[in-house]
Amino acid sequence: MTASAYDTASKAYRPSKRARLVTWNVNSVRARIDLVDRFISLQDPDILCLQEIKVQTDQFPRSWFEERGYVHQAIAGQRNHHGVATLSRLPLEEIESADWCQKGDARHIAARLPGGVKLHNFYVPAGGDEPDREVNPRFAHKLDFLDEMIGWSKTLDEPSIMVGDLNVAPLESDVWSHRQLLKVVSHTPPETERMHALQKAHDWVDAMRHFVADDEPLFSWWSYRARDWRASNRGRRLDHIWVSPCLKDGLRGMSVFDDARSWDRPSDHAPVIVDIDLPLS
DNA sequence: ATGGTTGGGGGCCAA
Repeated sequence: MTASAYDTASKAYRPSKRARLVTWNVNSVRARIDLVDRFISLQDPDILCLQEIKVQTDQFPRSWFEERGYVHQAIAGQRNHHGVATLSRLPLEEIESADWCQKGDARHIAARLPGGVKLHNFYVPAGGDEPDREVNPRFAHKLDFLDEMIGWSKTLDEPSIMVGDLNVAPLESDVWSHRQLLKVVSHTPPETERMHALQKAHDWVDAMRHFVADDEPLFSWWSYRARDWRASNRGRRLDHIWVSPCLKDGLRGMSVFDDARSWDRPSDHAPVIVDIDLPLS
């Protein structure tokens, strides 16, 4: 499907392609394959960025996705934990996976889309429980990872999209209670300050907040531990889609598909959907 | 203040 997007800089209509882009921490792609199937049927994404696939690269269900039209695949998996995968109907080129913090973790996969936009899919470390880098190496790793992302963002010189489970809820309205979560990993000042610095490092546009005001609660994750996640609604916005400033005018819509959180044996994360007109030239 | 749930993998850990 092609569309036209008005480019405010050049005052011209430029050819573009409308794409539905999704980021979803599935918490094991094999355990959740029926939910992925249902989600694909209902929402028809063009590009599906998964995190926590929890499978080695060579055991990823490639043919399952190929049968559903996602013939272009960029996968970085590892045994047990982590792992990211980008499944696409659009061609993926220049696939690369960087080794962040030299840990050898599968937490990043990048690919170039038609038209030249680079798509980065991240799974940022969760950071453990104790928000003190001196006593908790997991938290130190998370802060170091975010610092590395800030430095990397400053060097970006191409139209880019960054999606994934960033494991930080940056704004007060990204958590159910700002006051009660200030000392809870995912919303502590060292994390939210880094998210702000990360945003500034490339002038990233938060595609979710482009459609929802900053003071309006917006969540993508609800703990498994709540008796009734929807009734208590103690959510956090840990999943994000950020785009380069030059792509901002292409943003067409956004939703958090929280229906999937209430399905049988769900992930604790809901898919985040963004519709965007990608430049074709 | 505490505990609540889940998946992977192989006997608890990370989330």
